[in-house]
Amino acid sequence: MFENIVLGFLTDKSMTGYEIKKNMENSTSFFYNTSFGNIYPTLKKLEASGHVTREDEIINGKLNKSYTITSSGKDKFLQWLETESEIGMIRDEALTKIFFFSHLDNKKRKEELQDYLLKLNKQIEVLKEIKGKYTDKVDKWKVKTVEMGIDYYIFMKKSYKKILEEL
Amino acid sequence: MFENIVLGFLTDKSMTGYEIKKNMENSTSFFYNTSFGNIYPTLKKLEASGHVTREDEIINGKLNKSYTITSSGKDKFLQWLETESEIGMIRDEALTKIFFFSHLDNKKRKEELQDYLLKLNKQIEVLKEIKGKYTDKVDKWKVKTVEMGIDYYIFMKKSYKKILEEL
DNA sequence: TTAACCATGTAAAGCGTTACATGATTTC
DNA sequence: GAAATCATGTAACGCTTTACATGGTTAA
Repeated sequence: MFENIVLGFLTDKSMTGYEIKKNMENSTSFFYNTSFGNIYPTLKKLEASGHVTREDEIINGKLNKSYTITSSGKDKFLQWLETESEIGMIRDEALTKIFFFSHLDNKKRKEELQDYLLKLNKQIEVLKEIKGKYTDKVDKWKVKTVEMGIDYYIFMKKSYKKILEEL
Repeated sequence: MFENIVLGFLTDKSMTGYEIKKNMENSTSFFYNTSFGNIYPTLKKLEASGHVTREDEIINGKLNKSYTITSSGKDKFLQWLETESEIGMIRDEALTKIFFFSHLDNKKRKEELQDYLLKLNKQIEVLKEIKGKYTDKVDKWKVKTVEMGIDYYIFMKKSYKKILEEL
C-alpha cells in the first residue's frame, strides 16, 4: 500500500522524500504516517521499476532528489485506487485493554480511560489545526478526510467517556 | 503487543495454540486477529522465557500442547495492561482512497463507496453474531468491546453513506 | 552560537502474513 | 469416500520502525 500512497502524493506534484514526509504529517498522518527509513528505499524501488524518475538539484548547498511520477506509475496508482478496499480493523490498543479489563480494579480502569481521553482530545486538536491550515484551494477530498478524522476521534471520545461514566 | 494478548487469553484459562486462535476469531478478531504462523512461535518464545508452561497430552490421537500462564507471565501481562495506550491510527484503506478521490470520476467513486458499504454491513452482521453467541456468563468487558465494535462500524457506515449521498 | 530545520541514507531488528507441510478424526 | 475440522509447525517473504550516520542552512 505504501508505494501507492507515495505515487499518490507524486501525482499532485513532483517532490523529494523529505517533502513527501512533511506533506504526510500535515494530511494523512492520522491514518497513514511513516518514517524516512521507509520513504527513501521506497522511492529507490519505484525508480528502479520505472514508476518514477529522479532529478538531482543542489539547493542551498543541499542535494535535493526530486521525484516525478511516470505514466506507468500513474497506471499503477490508478489501478490500486480503483480496487475494492478490504474492511479495516480497529487495532486500537486502548480497546484491546478494555477487552481484558476484568483483570484490573476500578481505580486503574478509570485512570487508563482518563489518560486515553486526554490523548483523544489532543488528537482532535491536532486534526483541527491541520484543517485550519487548509486554504480554499485545497482539494475537497483531502479536506473531507480530515473532517472524517475529526468525527472519528470525537466518536471514540464519546464511546470511552460513556464507559468511564458507567464505572 | 501480541505476546500480551496471548498471555491475556491464557489468564482466563489454559489453552492450546489452536484454541487461542479459535477464541480470537470469536472475540477479538475485529480489532486483533492473527495466524498460526504467529501464534505457535510466540508460544514457544513465551515458554522459553518462562512466562508460560507446557503440558503435552494426546487427545483423539492428536498431540495437544496446552499452555498455562506462570506468575512471571501474569506480571508481564498486568504490567502491559496498566500501561497507558498510545493513540490509535485509523489505518482504513477506504479512507486512504478517499484522500485521493480527485483522481477518480464520480461513477467510480460511487462504486467504491457502495462496495465498501456492503463490506461494512457484513462486518456489522459478523459482530452481531459474535455478540449473540455470548451467554450471560461471559465477562462484561468482552461483551462491551464487541458492542463498541458494532457501534464503530455503524458510525463508519454513516460516514461513508453521507459521502455517497453528497455525490 | 546553538538549536531547529533541511536533506539523505543504511542496517538491524521486530512483527506479521502466506505458503508449505503433515496427519489424525469427525461429519456428511 | 470426501470434505471439514482438529492440531502442529517451518520457511520465506514483506513491511515498517528504530537507531545510527552525515552534514549543510537558517533563525533565535
